[in-house]
This record gives sequence, C-alpha cells and structure tokens, in this order.
Amino acid sequence: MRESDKDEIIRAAILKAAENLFQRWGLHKTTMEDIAREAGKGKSTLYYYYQSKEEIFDTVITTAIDSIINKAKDSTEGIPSAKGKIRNYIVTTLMELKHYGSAFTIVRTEIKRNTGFLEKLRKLYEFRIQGHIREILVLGMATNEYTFADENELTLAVTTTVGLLHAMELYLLLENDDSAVIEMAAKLIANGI
Amino acid sequence: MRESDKDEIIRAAILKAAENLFQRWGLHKTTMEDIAREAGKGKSTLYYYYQSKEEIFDTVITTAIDSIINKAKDSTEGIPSAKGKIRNYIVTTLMELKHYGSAFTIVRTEIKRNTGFLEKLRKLYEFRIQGHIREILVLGMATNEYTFADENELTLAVTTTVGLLHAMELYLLLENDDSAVIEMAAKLIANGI
DNA sequence: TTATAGACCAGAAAACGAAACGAGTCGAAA
DNA sequence: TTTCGACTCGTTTCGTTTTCTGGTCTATAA
Repeated sequence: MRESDKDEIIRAAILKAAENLFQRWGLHKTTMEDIAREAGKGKSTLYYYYQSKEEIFDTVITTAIDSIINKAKDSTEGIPSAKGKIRNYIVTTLMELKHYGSAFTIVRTEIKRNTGFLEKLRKLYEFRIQGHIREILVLGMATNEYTFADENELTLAVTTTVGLLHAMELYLLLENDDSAVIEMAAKLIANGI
Repeated sequence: MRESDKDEIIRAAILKAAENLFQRWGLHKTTMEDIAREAGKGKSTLYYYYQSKEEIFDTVITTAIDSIINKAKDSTEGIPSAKGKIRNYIVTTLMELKHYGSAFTIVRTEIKRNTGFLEKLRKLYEFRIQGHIREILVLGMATNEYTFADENELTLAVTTTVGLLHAMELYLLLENDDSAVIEMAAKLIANGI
C-alpha cells in the first residue's frame, strides 16, 4: 500500500510540474524534457507513470474542469429554490472559468489550433452538467417553480440551458465580458425557463 | 446624374463579383485579379472604384449583416407583445445567420485568423441591435410585460440580452446547433428578462 | 520486481534562402 | 472620366536542410 502511495505522490508531482509549464508555455511549447526537469526526473521516467504527453495534458485539463464543476455543484447546496440553484450554478461556472482565465489561455489556443479539441473536452463533462441541471429542474417541478408538459419538454429545457451555458463559456473564453452581465444573464436564464 | 448611376452599377458589379469569389474561396484565396476578371475589368480599375481590397470585403460583409439585421427588425413588425418581438428578433437573427451558413465560412475562418475581426464587425452593428432591443424593452414596459427599476436596469437588460445573442451567434458560428434549441433559447430569454 | 535514466530513432517542426505572388501605384491612353 | 499595362515591394510559398522532441529500448541499481 505504501508503494502505491508513493506512486501517487510522484504522479501528482509530475502533474503539478506539467500544469505549471502548460500554464506558462502552453501545450506545444512544453516538452516532455521540460516536464521531467521541473519534476526532477528523467524524461523516460515520465513514461513509467503516464502513457503519453497527451495523457498528461488530458489529466491536467480534466482535473481543472472537475474542480470547476464541483464548485458549481457545491454552490447550489443550501439554496432552497431551483431558480436560485440554476442561477448559482451558471454564475459559479462562468466565474470559475473566468478565474482560471490566464490558465485557460492554453485552452483558448488549443481551441483555435484544433477544432476537435472542444468536442473532446465536452464529452468529458457534458453528461455530468446535464445531469446536474436536470436534477435542479426536476426539483423545480416539485416546488412549482417550473412546469414541463412531458419528459421531452424537460429534456429540451435541459439541453437549451446547457447550450446557453456553453455559448456563454465560449463567449467568455474568446471575448472578454464583465461580471455584471454574467450575473444578469444567469438570473435571466433561471427566470426564463 | 446618369454618370453616377453608371458608377453605381459598376460598383455593384464589382461587389457582386467579389461576393461570389469570397463565398467560394474565402478572403485570402481571392485575389484582386480574380475579382477584376470576374467583373470583366482590369485590376487597376477596381482601385478607381474602391480604395482597397479591405474596403471591398468590408462592404460585402456589411451588406450581408445589414440584410440580417433588417430581416430581424422586420420580423418584429405586426407582433403585439414585446416578448413575441424579442423571441422573433433572436430567432430570425440566428436562423438567418445559420442560413447564410456556408457563405459565412469566410467569417468563421476570418475569426480564427484574426481575433480583432469580430471586434471590428461588432462595432458596425452593435449599436443598431442594441437600439432595436431597447425599443422593444421600452415597449414591454408600456405593456407591463417587463419592469425595470430605473434607466440603469433597463440598460443592463439590453446589454445582457444582446450579449446572450452574441454568445449564441458565436456558438452557432463555431459549433453547430439545431433549430429546436434556438427556438427554445429565444423563448427562454424573452420570458426571462 | 520496481524505479530510473542514458542512448537512440523516426518523424515532426523549425530555419532558411530562393522564387512566386499579389496588393497597390503610376503614367499613359482612350 | 475611365481604363489598364507595366512596375514595385513586401509577403507568402516552397523545397531543402537541420534541429527538436515524443516515444522506445535496454542497462542498471535497489
């Protein structure tokens, strides 16, 4: 057991080193040797812990996204109304994304370089976000805040809400918007459903 | 007078030629000689009518955007409710944008190549769109559909609505979404304000 | 067996000089 | 007033060489 603990520590160290370098230099300018040096290991050693550079990058990104989604989810706890939950979920997601801001320069660059990249990312978290939103909307039906004729309509509402969220993420990522608009947009969506 | 009429005809012919080629080949693969050949003129002659290639391109794009905005505006005529107007304005804008679709491949490419391009475009139409939305919201106050505490709140609502519209445009341009979501999103925004 | 790293490879990317291209100018001519 | 051929000069493209870098293999040490 102590063996695998040590294993995890080194894996985490590599990840941390990679994250630092990715944030500073982006994916393409960061070499495996850079990461190895930063982690105080030989280059070959990295391949003992990770299959490829891509796996390292994916793990870094996934971790970041996980953190955002978890914070968004957490921000809905303790809020009684569904509308409030939706509002918080959206605001938190966007604010966190904005906060990661500079770190996500990488993402911005990567989006432009490779259109399929977003597609790939989305698959990783789309499902979870839709689950969260659906959960909230279902709650909203119980509290009479929202009404949906049937399962189809509920699904459409979920899709639309998440779609709008994505649209705003993209907007925030590629352009730069200020917080007042984020707040208002979130409230607007929450009330509009 | 007949002189300037003839002038306008040739200018229009050049524009039409340019539009065809831009749509087929994009801005960068279309040369001034291509346009001249298509318009049946010498290359130098183009410079008698337009200052630069950029001016030609801008004019083509502006014309297209004008058409979209006008159709959006028209789509609100005859609708009594402000909510209906908002909904139609958004749906029409997005559907038209989608309709121009292939033509706007250029725009898509241009956006990726030059981030400042969107900025520039936006300045051309931002003001008009905000004017239209504001007009509708003011009407919505008269019909008691919408309530705003003061001028500031109204302005924020306008900004947010237009911001969301832009976000969806970008999303539509860079990704591909289906009409059902557009409809729902428009309704959602209209009701949420 | 586990963990590490140096030596090595093949293909990708960078560097670079030469050639081609294309936006824009100018002067002449109709 | 309108048109265009000839010219320019900065940019892009292209073919080639060189460097770089992700990934593998093998040796070695604990």
